[in-house]
Amino acid sequence: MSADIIHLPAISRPNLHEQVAQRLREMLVEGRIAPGAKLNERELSEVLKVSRTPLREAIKRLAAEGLVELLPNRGAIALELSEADVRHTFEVIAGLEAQSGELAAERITEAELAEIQALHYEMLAAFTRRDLPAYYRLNSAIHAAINTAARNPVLSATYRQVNARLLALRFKSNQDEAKWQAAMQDHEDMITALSRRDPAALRAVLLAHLFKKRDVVMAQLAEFRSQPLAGKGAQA
Amino acid sequence: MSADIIHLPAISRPNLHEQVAQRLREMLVEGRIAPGAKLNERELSEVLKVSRTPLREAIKRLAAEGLVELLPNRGAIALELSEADVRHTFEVIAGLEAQSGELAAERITEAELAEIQALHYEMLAAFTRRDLPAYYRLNSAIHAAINTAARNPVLSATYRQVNARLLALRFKSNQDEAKWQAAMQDHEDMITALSRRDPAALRAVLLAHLFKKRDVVMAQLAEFRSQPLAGKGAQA
DNA sequence: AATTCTTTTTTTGCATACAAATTATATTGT
DNA sequence: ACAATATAATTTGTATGCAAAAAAAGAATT
Repeated sequence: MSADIIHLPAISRPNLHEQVAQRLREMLVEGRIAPGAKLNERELSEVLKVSRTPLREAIKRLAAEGLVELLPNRGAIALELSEADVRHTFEVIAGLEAQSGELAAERITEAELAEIQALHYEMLAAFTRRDLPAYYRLNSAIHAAINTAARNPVLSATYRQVNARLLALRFKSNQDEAKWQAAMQDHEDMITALSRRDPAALRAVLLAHLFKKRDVVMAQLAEFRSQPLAGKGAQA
Repeated sequence: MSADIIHLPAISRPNLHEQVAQRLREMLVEGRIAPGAKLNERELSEVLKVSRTPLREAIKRLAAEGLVELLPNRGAIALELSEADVRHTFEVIAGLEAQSGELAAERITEAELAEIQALHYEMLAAFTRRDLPAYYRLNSAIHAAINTAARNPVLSATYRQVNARLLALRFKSNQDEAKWQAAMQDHEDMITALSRRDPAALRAVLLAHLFKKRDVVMAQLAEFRSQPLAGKGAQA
């Protein structure tokens, strides 16, 4: 009678090391642990109220994800991206996103397309109000939706992992009006290419879009780094 | 076994957990731990002669790399790829390799090109002798050389990580004479595109090449899996 | 005999303890 | 005062121990 035993992945009540990894990711992205800062195990274990064992396991995970660097016998430091690193990472991100777009253009359903359209209109609203936080949220949602429409979990996971390294930069770009408008136009072109199911066109739009974004980020980064208002160091 | 020249300031005397991770990777790739098999911590710690602490840290790392899957309160199992997984993974690999090729065509030096040419001739020799191991070694070396010529460490690392998941399949493909010849022709075309510094051409060749390889691997996989000669389970 | 419930055993998860290495501080000599 | 060296303190790395969960084995009921 039991018949089909569906072996659910089981509601993931995450283990401690899993939760710790998640918390550390947040701290890294939010800048609570600054790039280059040391991850002191005793300190962190006190803050997070766990022993060093699960903490260390979490750190090893983050190292594999490229969010921290492991120095033998000297612990871990938060990832610090050089300009070259940022450039290289954007190059990979662009390739992954372009591929996502290609696949999405081939595989997207009408419903998914409609939802992306809707998100796009919301984004237009945010743009009109110059509501930057909403714009970022919707931008992110649209790219995620394209990723989903590509129907390749390996691609999505790879994208997420590489992109995570950039999140700690916390770039607040597109404050330049002209660039922001250009970005909106890019998004318009994306929708067009998607609705036409034109992989090559979407690929081209996404590549161009990402390279513009890269330039904006790197320019901001260079500017920011030239003024040493707040240097290294992190508080816990 | 080509040298990964790591230019670290400190000589990497890897920590125990690092060594353990490397050993586990080998065991997974070599099939000494079969796909789907459980990684028993006590057992492995006895075999590797380390305590469970560094072993567990290594396993967490492999989980982030996608080589093992973590089941809450039930430990880890070796990655088991469904046909869809293999398809998705090849899709990503193809994209990454195509991008590598594009960049390499733009950035390769004369010396690097000459070296790849040399490797290609060696591979022709191996093909003529039908020396499959040598062929694989050289094939791998050529793709690695293209990767290096792309001058993007993030891309290389991403490629390695995703590709590692496929290594455990241990496909012995190209036993089909016609397919093997086609692969050789592809390589010929790669060299041509590279020497012409033609990114689009190299991209196209690599995409086609990878998709052929995917088809071969998936056909072999389907065949292999239809005969349950040796099922699950692993010995340590 | 099969199924459910108990009990036992095994295994994972986490915390603590100790050793080795690194970093900081103090001391000595010039 | 400064450099070099020795000593102490901190921090990382590994092993061990204990608790909780899961798996296995056994007993009881239908």
